[in-house]
Amino acid sequence: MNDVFKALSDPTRREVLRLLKSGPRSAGDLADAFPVSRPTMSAHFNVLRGAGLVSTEKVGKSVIYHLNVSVLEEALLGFAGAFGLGAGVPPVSPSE
Amino acid sequence: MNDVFKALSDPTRREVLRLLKSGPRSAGDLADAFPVSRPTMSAHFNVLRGAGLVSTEKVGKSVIYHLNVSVLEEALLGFAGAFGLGAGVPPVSPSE
DNA sequence: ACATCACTTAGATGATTAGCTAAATGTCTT
DNA sequence: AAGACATTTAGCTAATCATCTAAGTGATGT
Repeated sequence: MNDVFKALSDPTRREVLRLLKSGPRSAGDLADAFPVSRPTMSAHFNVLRGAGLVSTEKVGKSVIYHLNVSVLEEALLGFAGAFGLGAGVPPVSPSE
Repeated sequence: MNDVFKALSDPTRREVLRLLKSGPRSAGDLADAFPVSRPTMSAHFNVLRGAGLVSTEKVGKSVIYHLNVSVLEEALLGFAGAFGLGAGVPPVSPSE
């Protein structure tokens, strides 16, 4: 879960996730949306994959990236839930 | 908002927030809960304050840290909401 | 006034990170 | 087999980061 927050700490990576929200995309397609080199984007993809936030599928010459919403949900809402935020499992009630 | 995610990327800082959830605490009191030096903790506090996640109040010799839940909520649920997670404002419906 | 306590700032160090170019890998097409 | 294409790996650099010790600041108590 630390890996997830580490991955989310970079704006480029958060934006990649947002792009992936609308559906799977190839590495090159994703890379075109950012003003950095492809190798740099590849490194970002590695971080996202390491955190389990995306999965890959090889199709011909391309590598297709898929968003793993469940991992994002578990980390984000899990943490938020500990603060009584969102729809997470309610923590210890304040009066206890 | 980038500052918030940057702040959340460190486990020590996330734990500080969790400790603060039960109520305000002094810097030293918080520092005692971690195996690092006070100056290091002070640096972590600075990051949290810079992100707006905590506020300080000086009481005598002590500095009391307060959690700013609203900032955490806005960043966390705002981002999660963009993915249709949690109780955030629903994004574009999937069928559109 | 002086010592003490609580905390922060200064300054240094080693590790990690995001970025680059160049080269390697793997897949398709001809 | 050769070339083109998509992506990753290798190797480098500059910047940022977490950590430390030592010194500074500011409030309290004697």
